[in-house]
Amino acid sequence: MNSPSVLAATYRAHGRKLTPQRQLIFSLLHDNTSHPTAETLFATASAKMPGISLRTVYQTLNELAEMGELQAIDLGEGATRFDPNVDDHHHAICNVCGAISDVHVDRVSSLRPKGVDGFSVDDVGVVFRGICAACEAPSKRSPSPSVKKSKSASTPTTKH
Amino acid sequence: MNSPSVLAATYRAHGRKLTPQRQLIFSLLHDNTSHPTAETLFATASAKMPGISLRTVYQTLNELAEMGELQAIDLGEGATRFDPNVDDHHHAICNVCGAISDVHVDRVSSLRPKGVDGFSVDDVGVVFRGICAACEAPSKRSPSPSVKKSKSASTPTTKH
DNA sequence: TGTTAGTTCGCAAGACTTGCAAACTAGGTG
DNA sequence: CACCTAGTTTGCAAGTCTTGCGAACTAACA
Repeated sequence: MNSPSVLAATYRAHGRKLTPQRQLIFSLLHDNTSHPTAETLFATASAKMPGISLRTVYQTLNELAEMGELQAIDLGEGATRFDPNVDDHHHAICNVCGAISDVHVDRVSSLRPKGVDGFSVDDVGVVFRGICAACEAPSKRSPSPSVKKSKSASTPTTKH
Repeated sequence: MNSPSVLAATYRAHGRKLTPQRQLIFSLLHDNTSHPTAETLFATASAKMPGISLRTVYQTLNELAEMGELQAIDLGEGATRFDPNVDDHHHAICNVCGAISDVHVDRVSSLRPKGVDGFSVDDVGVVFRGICAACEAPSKRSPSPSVKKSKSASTPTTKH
């Protein structure tokens, strides 16, 4: 995702206004690698701007996604997650803590779907599921509730 | 997914009863490659057994998924889709008609996530998005509504 | 045939999003 | 700098998908 200042220009170029709410959301997303949900972002935004509406957060996220500044990803856990990283990348999800990490994968473009004739591929997405280093280590930090299709799961924290 | 008769045995082995509703659902899923949603399956089931409850369809699908006889897949279009094919495979989704096809992909197991240290991979999923052969051909069949995050999208039909 | 643990069913409720209409404001104008 | 207006923000209602719950029902076994 572009920097807040660039986004400001982009917004104006699109005939959109630069409101304090939007600016706040831009800044909260910048360099954010936690793959937040709208709700999570709303919580953070509320702390800095009491009164901001969840509706506005949803709206702004959708706008950004529409403009290609943000990637909306749905891992089937109920809520959509937003990723400011729009570079070509994939995801690794920890089955224990639910953390989602951006990862790069080699040779993805050479993968071909076998079993469908004449399917022209536009995009390929790879998702790794497993256990992250932090949860692998049988020591510190409670392995919080196993991540399931459970709605309202614990807020995943992208650890390194 | 196993055949209805095998499932019957599996159910009994799990201390579960073999009801007509379950048997119907088993048969509707057998060799079904349309990746139906619970709602879609409910519609089909209702035709053969008026009165069957959507609640029961959901319940049975969840049981089957729990027992590993069925794979629940969520492509972020609102409803979960169920895939009786539990072999190692991936999916190709048409951006035009929404059809989901099972596909095989070579060398998937050799893919490695770069950017996360110590992440132990349990499972790798690949999703291809593009245009299927039928929609590619600029001729027959209406390219129905472009598939978006739209809830209640047209019922995808896996064409060949 | 009787018993009972496991099921079905319908409805209410919960989670996540979006539609809507009224009140508000960023940004350009004179 | 006050004024205007198209674009925004908000809160709430509503919509979609799925699950919890309790009452009525039934498969499976003695």
